[in-house]
Amino acid sequence: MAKVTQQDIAKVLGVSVMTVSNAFNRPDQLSADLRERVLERAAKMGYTGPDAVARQLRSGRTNTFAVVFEERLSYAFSDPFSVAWLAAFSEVMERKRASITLLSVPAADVDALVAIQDAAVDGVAGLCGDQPAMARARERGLPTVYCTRTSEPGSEQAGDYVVIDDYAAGFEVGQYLRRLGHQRVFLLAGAAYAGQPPMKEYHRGDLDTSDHLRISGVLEGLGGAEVTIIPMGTNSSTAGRAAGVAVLDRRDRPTAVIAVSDVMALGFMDACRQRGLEPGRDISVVGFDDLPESAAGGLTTIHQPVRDKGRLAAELLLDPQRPDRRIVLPHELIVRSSTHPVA
Amino acid sequence: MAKVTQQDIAKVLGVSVMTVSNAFNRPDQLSADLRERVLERAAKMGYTGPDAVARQLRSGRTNTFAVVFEERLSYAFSDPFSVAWLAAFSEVMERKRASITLLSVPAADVDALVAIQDAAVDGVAGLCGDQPAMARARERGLPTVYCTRTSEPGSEQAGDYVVIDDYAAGFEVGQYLRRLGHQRVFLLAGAAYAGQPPMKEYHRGDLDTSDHLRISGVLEGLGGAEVTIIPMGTNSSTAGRAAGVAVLDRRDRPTAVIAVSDVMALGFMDACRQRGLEPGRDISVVGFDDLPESAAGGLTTIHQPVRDKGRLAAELLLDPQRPDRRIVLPHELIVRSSTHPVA
DNA sequence: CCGCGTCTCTTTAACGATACAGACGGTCGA
DNA sequence: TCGACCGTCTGTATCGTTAAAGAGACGCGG
Repeated sequence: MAKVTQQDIAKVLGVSVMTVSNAFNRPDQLSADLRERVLERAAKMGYTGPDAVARQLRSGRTNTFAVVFEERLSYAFSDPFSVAWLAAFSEVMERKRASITLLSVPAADVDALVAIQDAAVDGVAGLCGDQPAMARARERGLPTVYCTRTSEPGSEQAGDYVVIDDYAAGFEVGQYLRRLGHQRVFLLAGAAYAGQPPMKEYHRGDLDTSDHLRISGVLEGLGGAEVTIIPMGTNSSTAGRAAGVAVLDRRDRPTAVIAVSDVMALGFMDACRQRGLEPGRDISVVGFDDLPESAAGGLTTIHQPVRDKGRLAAELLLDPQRPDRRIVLPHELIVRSSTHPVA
Repeated sequence: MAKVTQQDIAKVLGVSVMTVSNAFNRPDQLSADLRERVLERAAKMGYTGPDAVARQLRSGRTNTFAVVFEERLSYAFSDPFSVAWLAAFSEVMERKRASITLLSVPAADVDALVAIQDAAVDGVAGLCGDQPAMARARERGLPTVYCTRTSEPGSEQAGDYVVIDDYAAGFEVGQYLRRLGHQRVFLLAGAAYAGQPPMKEYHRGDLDTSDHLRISGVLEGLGGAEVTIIPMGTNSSTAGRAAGVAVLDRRDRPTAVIAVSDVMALGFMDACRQRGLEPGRDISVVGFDDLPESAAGGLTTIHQPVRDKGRLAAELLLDPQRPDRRIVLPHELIVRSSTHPVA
């Protein structure tokens, strides 16, 4: 059987198509009696209600928003930071009866950009930075919001954002460790830098801007301390554990280690304990993000308001009139037991 | 500026609209030269590529699939079982360049069913059972796949599914504990039963079918043992911990506790340890699902192939021709250290 | 020189709905 | 009694695209 349309119903009942449409969407536009007849007839004919796509085309709105990820979607569900953001984002969307489309657009995969092209959405958000997918979305005329600082602050930004001041956060971490007397610090750097050796001199390479800002801030805050940067291929607790191997068995073991994210820092702490080293006594460890598990693990870290990021991103998309569309949220250094002064 | 359409470009170039469309979608249908001109002109005029919605309407496919949840979306991201399923599901979708729309349709909220109506998707899947949202989707003519047994096995099922035999799984658990000599067993039951007192006699109430089947199986497998059912309002580790209070301080403390899910069982084990009771020595604990963390925690449980569930659900949606659309996957009792014979 | 296939491009007709501007009869105040 | 207004319903024009079939030109083999 072919699909039943409003037109079919109209023809059978001898009314106009518009009346059928109104029966479904605007009850006040026709008599209760006729409306009743239309609905009844529609049910009898097996009409399944207005077609979502047709309605979207005509009305120009989809009531759906895309969330883009730079990684595979399974990463989005496994990274605690990403999950927390997504939860906050979805709570707002849910309340407004809007739905969410998940889009995976790996930076490496140019073809994946068509996913942005083909997405029937009213806007695009991402926990990521202002990646090509965002730019593509803006070219399509869609509002975008990203949540990780990508360009240098002050430089001209194209889309809306909700970020923190990663440089200042890094600076606070560096300064804090310097005050504790740390002179030899290792820095576990994020997802770029595949397979490179440790560096004594910082060069940015392909690093994400937010990581770059954190690192620059840390270096500045540390002043003249001796810093070695360990490039990790990926941002995960596995990478953090692997870093244990690269760092803990060295003769010139650092007195403090900073990871650009908590997942890495927590993995690194695992590695420490496996070797009988207690973070906060034998070595200091600092992270960024402040995940729920970081509190339990006693990790000193930069708290970042991830739920606010998610919530505000959703609100910006839902309300295009809202002023203040470029938001820098406050962060905070949370000192816990994983750091200690140098003896 | 108003939106630029293929029609506008066609008019300017003096070609037909179809030619413009073909320039974007079917390069072999026009000369390379003309195609070049069209694309160039389009770019110059600020054309953003074919409109996703219009294309969907015309072609009748959206290349998007909905995932429905009975709970708030934030639950979907926080429950490990749900996350694992989603990851597997999304991997398949991603590979086929299809996208995923998340829909929250709480059973309580009747209005939320319109979300199904308004979703522009080619099919609907869910980790949940065959809830009203699924039925609604089928009324719309959409294929559906659910992954938690809802109707009794053998009864007529309307939609496709990928499930396990929850009754048999429960039976194995019961039988196993009986062999270990357990005579007094408490059963932590799932998300229905809000605020009810423990029961000596099992009555099903509003329980999900899969939980019902598990419990029936357990009871059968346990034979004549004394069983008390503790209704938990929700399925979470918090609920499991709360159960500790309800169970561990009683005079007639059971020798074994079965939870209908691992999250609850793990929470309960926490509560045990907080009271100085070691699971597998002082009390036996069994769960269902076999989460990654269950292995680490030493929890005896029923392994259920959650990734296969997700993967197959996606494959069924993507390939409507595939035979065998009602799948019962194997499960397995995994014995770990949380269970022991009665002294 | 004719017929036929090929390459390009055009024409026509949807896809299924809603916005917008009437039309028509009846009521009501002046 | 007249015009304004209201409640109902209709007709038409899109929304932006693509499917399907057709039309003209050109080359090529017979």
